[in-house]
Amino acid sequence: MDRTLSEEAYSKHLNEARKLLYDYLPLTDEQWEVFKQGFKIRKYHKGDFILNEGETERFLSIVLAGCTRHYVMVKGEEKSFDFSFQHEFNCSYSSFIQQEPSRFFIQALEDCVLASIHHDFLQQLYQHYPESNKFGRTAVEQYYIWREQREISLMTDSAQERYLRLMQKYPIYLEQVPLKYLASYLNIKPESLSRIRKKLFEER
Amino acid sequence: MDRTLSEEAYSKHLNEARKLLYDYLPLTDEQWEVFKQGFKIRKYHKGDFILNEGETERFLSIVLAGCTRHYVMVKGEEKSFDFSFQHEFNCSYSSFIQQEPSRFFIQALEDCVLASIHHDFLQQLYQHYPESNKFGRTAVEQYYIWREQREISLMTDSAQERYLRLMQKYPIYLEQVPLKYLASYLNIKPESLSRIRKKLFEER
DNA sequence: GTGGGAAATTGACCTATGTTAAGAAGATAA
DNA sequence: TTATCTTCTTAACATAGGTCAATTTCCCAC
Repeated sequence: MDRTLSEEAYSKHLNEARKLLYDYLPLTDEQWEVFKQGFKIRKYHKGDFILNEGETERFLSIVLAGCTRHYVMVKGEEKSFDFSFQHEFNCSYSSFIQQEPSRFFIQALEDCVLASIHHDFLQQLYQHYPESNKFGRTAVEQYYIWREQREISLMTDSAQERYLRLMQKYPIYLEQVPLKYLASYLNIKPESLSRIRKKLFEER
Repeated sequence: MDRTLSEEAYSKHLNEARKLLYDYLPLTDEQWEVFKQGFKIRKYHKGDFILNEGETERFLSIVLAGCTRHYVMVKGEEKSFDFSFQHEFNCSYSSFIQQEPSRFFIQALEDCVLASIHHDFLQQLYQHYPESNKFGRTAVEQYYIWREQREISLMTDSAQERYLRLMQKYPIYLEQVPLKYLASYLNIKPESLSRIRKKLFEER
């Protein structure tokens, strides 16, 4: 992790984070002065592990630059569970919520800059400023909806449908995620994804 | 819906709800007097629809008695997504959170008694008593964790493993849920569940 | 209790995706 | 630039689970 940021760069990152948070948590300048104490800017290189399985997630982060991959290791195989792209949250939520060891690895798919709030800071915030619970509530709510949609898709769509739907609604996945991870995210093998892509290509 | 409850029975139900909520929201007697205004006791018969697809979920409920099934209708087929058993929450969460039409049907698997808080009441509560956001936050957090586990299971376990794990951890499913719904919940056809059960039976 | 309809089981066959293995295409480092 | 390693593709074959159809078993209403 590179902490050799100039004061100026650091402050710029923080302001960006504030803007991105605004929907969840519109803070006055005064409130922000408190809030920003809890933030930490963290930088990672492509391939770095932001969180390892078994570690407890201490941070709820916003991706200021780059993107990350979340995966579980099951029976010797990596299963991609989620990605966080620029301006999205990045967190091993279950671990963060329960402050228990994470089942997930989180890895930088590209060089990354994260603005991260520490769990304990957030808890203090919840206590001292009860209205900040709204922030935590809304963040989980949004993430919950995302997961529900994905679960329905896993249950009801064929692999090809999942692929098409993802490409159509979120082309960023195809742009930023290597196919082998994408296959895993779609819950199929790379060979199957290749077959699907070939078929779709030939059909048009 | 049967609203012909005696004052006494009604009040008994409400107290039960208060007890069940305690983990999420320990209220003083005084606070409870406010809170309980927002509750409604609702009764359903087996087979009744508690929520229809396309309706907006107005209630976050606690199941005081009975159990419910949540399902989506996709390509003419019912896909069981979740069940709520006694003392658990029952809600079409995404719909409730967003106050948009639900993709889910919720149906009473048995005769049911629900203690339900109205969405608008909860919102007022959030506003007037910011600390009550914690209640909403914790409830979604718990449900989030549940969904995450299930998603991982759908991605990584074979149908047989899903069946075994569910039976072992939550035998209540086998006790209270007809096999055709259970199959759907495990994301397989009833015929496949039969085969799995037969195989397991023969192996022992 | 009994008769009809729904739920569960069984078997034969089918299909989407997994598996294995090989080669082609891309990336990365020296 | 070349050499090497990883990712992606293709093909042949294997398998878990789906489909269809025929019983059997279980409910529940009468």
